[in-house]
Amino acid sequence: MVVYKPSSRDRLEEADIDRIFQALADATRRDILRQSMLREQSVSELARNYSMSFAAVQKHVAVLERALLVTKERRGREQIVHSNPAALRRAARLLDAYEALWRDRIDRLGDLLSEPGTEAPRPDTPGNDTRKDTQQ
Amino acid sequence: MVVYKPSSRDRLEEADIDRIFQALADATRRDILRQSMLREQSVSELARNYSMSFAAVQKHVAVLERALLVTKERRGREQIVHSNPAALRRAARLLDAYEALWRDRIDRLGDLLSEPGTEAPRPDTPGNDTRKDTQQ
DNA sequence: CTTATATACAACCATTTGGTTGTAGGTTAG
DNA sequence: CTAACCTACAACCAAATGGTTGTATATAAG
Repeated sequence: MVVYKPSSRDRLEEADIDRIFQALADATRRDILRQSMLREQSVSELARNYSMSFAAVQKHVAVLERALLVTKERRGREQIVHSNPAALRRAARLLDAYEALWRDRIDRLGDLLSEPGTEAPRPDTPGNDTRKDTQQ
Repeated sequence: MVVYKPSSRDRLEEADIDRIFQALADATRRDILRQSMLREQSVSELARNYSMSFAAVQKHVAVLERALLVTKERRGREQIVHSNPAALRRAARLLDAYEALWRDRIDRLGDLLSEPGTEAPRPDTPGNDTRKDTQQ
C-alpha cells in the first residue's frame, strides 16, 4: 500500500536514472555517444555527421553530459567529447535488475506449479494468478 | 562524412529503441513496470499506488505498452497489465553493445600503448571510420 | 434495476524538448 | 593584424510530455 515513497537519497538517484534514459531516448544522441566511444572528437567534428545545426548537436551533447554519459574537455579552441562508460554500465545493470526481478517471479510460479494437484491455470486463489507469460 | 544514414529497416528499429528508453525515462513508469513484474495487476490496482489521477497512470501504462514493455489483457471489466521482459532484455543488450564498443576502443588503445615508443594517446590517424557498428 | 467500479477518451494546460537563427567571444591560421 | 573557426548562449517556435478534469460506456455487485 505504501509503494513509491523513495527515500530522499533515492529520489536523487531516480532523477539520475531519468536523465540517463532520457538521454538515450533519441537516436541522434545514441549515435553521438557511439561516435565518441569510437573516437574522441570535438563537438563541431561530431556535428558534421548530422544534418542539423551545430547548436542542435551542441544541445544534444549537453543532454548526454547532464546524464553523465559523456564529459567535455577543453583543448585549445575546441571542446573534446569523451564518453563515460560508467554511467552506461549503471543503466545496463539496472535493466538486468529488472530482468532478475521478473525471473524471480517466474521461479516462484515454478514453485507453485511444481506443487502436486495445482493444475488450474486460473484459480480464484487470493494468492493471485498462475500465468506463465512466456511471450516473445 | 556519411554516418547516421540508417537503413529503412534500422530506422524502424531506432524508433523502437527511442520508445523503450523514453518509456524508461520516468520514475513512475519504471515503478509501474516493476510492480507489474512482481505481480500482474489491473490498471486501477496499479493506480492506487500513486498520488496522481487514474487517467495519468493509464497514460503511463499506455507509454509502456507502446514501447512493448507491457501488454494489457482484458479480464472482465478490468485490464490486466503484464510485463514483457523481452523488450527489456533487448534494451539491456543494447547497452551491453555500447559498452563492448568502448571496450574495443580501449583494447585498441592498449595495443597502441604496448607498441614501444608510441605514447601519444591522441593519434590523428586519418584512416578513420573504424566503425564496428555492433549496435543492438 | 440500480449503483458502484474499471476503463476509455477528449479537451485543456504548463512545461519540456528538439530544432532554428542570431550574436558574441575566444583561439588558431595566414 | 585579420580572417576563419569553435564554442557559448539567448530568443524564438512547434510539437511532445505529463498532468488535470469531465464525460461516456461496459461490467459487476447488491
